[in-house]
Amino acid sequence: MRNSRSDVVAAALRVLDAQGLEFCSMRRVAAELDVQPSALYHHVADKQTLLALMADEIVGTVDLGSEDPAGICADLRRALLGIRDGADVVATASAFRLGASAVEARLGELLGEDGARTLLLYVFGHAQSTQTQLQARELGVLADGPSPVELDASFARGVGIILDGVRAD
Amino acid sequence: MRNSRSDVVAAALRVLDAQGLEFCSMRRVAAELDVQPSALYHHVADKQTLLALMADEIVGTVDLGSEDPAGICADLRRALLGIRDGADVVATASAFRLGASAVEARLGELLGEDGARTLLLYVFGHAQSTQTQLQARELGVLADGPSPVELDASFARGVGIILDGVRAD
DNA sequence: ACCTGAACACCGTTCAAGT
DNA sequence: ACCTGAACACCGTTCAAGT
Repeated sequence: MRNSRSDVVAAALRVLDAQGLEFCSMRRVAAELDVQPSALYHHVADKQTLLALMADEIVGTVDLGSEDPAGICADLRRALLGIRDGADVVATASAFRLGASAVEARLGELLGEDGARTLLLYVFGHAQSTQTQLQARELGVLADGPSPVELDASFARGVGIILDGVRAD
Repeated sequence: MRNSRSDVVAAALRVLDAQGLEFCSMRRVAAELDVQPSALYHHVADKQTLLALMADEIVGTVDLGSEDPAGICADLRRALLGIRDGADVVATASAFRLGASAVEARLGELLGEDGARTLLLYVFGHAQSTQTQLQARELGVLADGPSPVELDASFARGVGIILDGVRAD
C-alpha cells in the first residue's frame, strides 16, 4: 500500500496552507506526494470531493461539547482562520451539503434552526472577509483597514447582535 | 471604435447568466464578442478586475432611497439572485473592496457599522447558499431541501433576527 | 485605440497499461 | 490496490505586430 485517501487529504492541506487555494491544484497535490496527477483519482472522485474532505478535516477540530453558542462560534472561527484560505474552503464545500455539518446541528439544538443558520452564515462570511483582508495586508496591497484585534472585536459584536436577536424572538 | 469597456462587461454578464461562473472564462467572453482573448486586456487589467466591474453592475440596481433596512436587504437579495451565480460574483469581489460599497454605507447610516456589516455578510451568505441549492435542484443532484418559498421565508427570518439584535444593543 | 496571432505556463480529467 | 504515461480539452496572460 503506497498512499491512502487520508494521505491525499493531508497533502492537500499542506499545499493549501503553503500556497493558498488558488494554487492548490490536483497537480500540485500530486507533486507533494511525488506521484502523477492521475494517481489522485484512485483515492478521490474529483477535486470537489477532495475539497469537501479538506473542509471536514478543518471543521473537525471544533469542540461541540460547549453549551455556549458564542464559544462554539469563536472556536469555529479559530478553525477556519487556522489554515490559509480555510474559510473559503469550508464555506464553499458546506454550501453544497446544506445543513449536513455537526456544528450546524449543535447550534440548532441550542438556538433553533433559524438562529443557527443565521449565525453560521455570519461566521463564514466574517471569517472569509477577515482572511481576505489579512492576506491583502500581507501582500502590501492594502495599507489601511481594521487591525486583527479590531477584526476579533467586530466578530464578537456581530455574534452578540445575532444572539440578542435570537433571544428577542 | 469597436468594443468599449462596458461592451466587455455586458458580454461577460451574458456569459455568466448563460453558462455560470465556472465557465465564464476570458476566452468565452472574448468569443461572445467575436474577438481574440488577448483583445480583452485592452479594456480590463485582468479577470479579477472584470469580475469587480460585473459585481458593480449587479449591485448597481439596488434602491438606496428606502429608510427600511429589511427592504434594502430584500432588494439586494433580488439583485444577487437575478443573475446566475450573482451572489458568488458579488461576495467574492466585495470581499476585496471591504466597505467600499454604497449599500454598506447606506445600511451603516441606518443601523451603525456593526449592524450593517453583520447584515450584509448574512445577505451574501444566504443568497450564495440559496443559489447553490436551487442550482443543485435544477441539475437533479438534490431532491429534498427547502423550497424557494421556504428559502424566502428563512431569509426574512434571518434578517429579522439581526435587526432585532441591532435594536437590542 | 483596438485588435490579431502566436506563444507560455498552466489546469482537471480520462484511460490504457503496468506492478 | 495503486500507480505511470500520454493524451484531451481547456485555462489566464503577455507581447509583438497589424490597422
